[in-house]
Amino acid sequence: MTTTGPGEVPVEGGPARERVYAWLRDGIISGELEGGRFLDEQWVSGVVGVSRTPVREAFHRLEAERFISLLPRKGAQVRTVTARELEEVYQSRRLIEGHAIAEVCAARTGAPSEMAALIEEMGRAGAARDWFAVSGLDRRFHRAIVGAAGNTVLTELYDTLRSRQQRVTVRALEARPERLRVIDAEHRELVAALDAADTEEALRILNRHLRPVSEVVSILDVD
Amino acid sequence: MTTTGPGEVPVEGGPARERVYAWLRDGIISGELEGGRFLDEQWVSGVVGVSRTPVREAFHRLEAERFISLLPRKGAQVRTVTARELEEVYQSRRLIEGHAIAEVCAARTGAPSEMAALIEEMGRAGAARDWFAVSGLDRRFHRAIVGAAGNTVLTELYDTLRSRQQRVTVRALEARPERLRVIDAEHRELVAALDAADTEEALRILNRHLRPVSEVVSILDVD
DNA sequence: AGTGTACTTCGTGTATACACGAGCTGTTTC
DNA sequence: GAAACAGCTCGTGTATACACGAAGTACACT
Repeated sequence: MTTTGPGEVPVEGGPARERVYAWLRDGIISGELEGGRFLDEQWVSGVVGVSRTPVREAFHRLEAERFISLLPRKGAQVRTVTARELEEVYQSRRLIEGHAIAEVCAARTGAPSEMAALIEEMGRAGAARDWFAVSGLDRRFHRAIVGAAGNTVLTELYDTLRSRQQRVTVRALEARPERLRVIDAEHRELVAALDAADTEEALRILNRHLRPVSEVVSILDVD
Repeated sequence: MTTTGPGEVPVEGGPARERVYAWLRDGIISGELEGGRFLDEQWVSGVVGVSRTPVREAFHRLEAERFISLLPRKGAQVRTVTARELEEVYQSRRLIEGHAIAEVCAARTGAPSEMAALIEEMGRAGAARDWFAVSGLDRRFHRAIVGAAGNTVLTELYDTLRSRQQRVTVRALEARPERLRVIDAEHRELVAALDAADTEEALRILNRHLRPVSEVVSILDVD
């Protein structure tokens, strides 16, 4: 093997393009495929054990989800998340999640039961220092809020937003694992405020929760 | 030819997959490829004059943009826009465009100059009864507002939203061409309010402008 | 006549082969 | 010695060939 890539190849059956897609996506999120790196179709097809065709399909899907850039006649490059892009993602999250919170509180349905379970699971994953799992659960937690608003189009939109951010979350947790305690506490506060249908309080908590962008940027010095 | 598809094949040079993508996308937006219809890889490759490979790539891109559904081992089907989805798209638009308007008014930069030009161009396209062009220009007009807020991530998100809606716009214009006068007037009012940095007024106009969802639904009886 | 089964057909899913262009390297020339 | 050009190499872009599975159909059996 010339270069080192993501760990063991998950042989999990299923369509070849799914295997390639999942392998590349997880590799990028976990950081094993670092930003700026060029991905070679032949190399990927050789490592995963499929032909170039499903690799190309995975590339296009990853490009649509902004994980990589496809340069014509040049190849695929893992995108780097810039500080500016991160700031914009957080701003967009505040807009969409804030809207969802207002909707949920207005409907007085309380926080979806799923959220409490996700908090517990996140605690366990955090204890195991499995930051990849933690970031995935955090993503599901926030998606649950947006999903509770009942607008599936907006939920899908929100989801594409998060896939851009997840790898940053993993890095931030690796660098500052102690922040997980704060995140956990804020998640619980948020559920309580949603159950109480207290819009103002829930929005306050959200903005506090999504505030530490500049901190994240300084930790990781992305761009 | 067994079945009828979009009009003449634009031979415009460039990558084969781009040709296929543009041909299919325009066919769907303009309505020549109606919702629910199954698309056959071989048929498309035969009509456009390329092999199946670029057709498959175009299919995947169109699926990511929600123009078609890719059913495993079944093929590609042109998505139908349901009334519920349309309602959700409009709600999402109100959220994002409303945010952008607030930002633009707060920055007091006035409406981007591009918008006035687009209004004029739209008038000309409307006089020519070119509804496809009108819908594209309307899309650019609204994107200009979102773009003026300066959040490129949010702008991209908004754009994927509009591609879902554009074909509905074309149908609505075909059914009620006289509404173009109202749309034109509201666009001018919106620009004026943005130039005056009058947030409240601009939001009022926006909500009026994006209100007639139920009307659109009843005209087209989508689902 | 109705139902079950096997065959055939068709289309996607994957692999492989070919074409083309960009970039690099070695040589040649000023 | 430096720059320009030619040839080569490598990787993407596209085409084609093969594999597999699902659905429809026809025939046989009950």
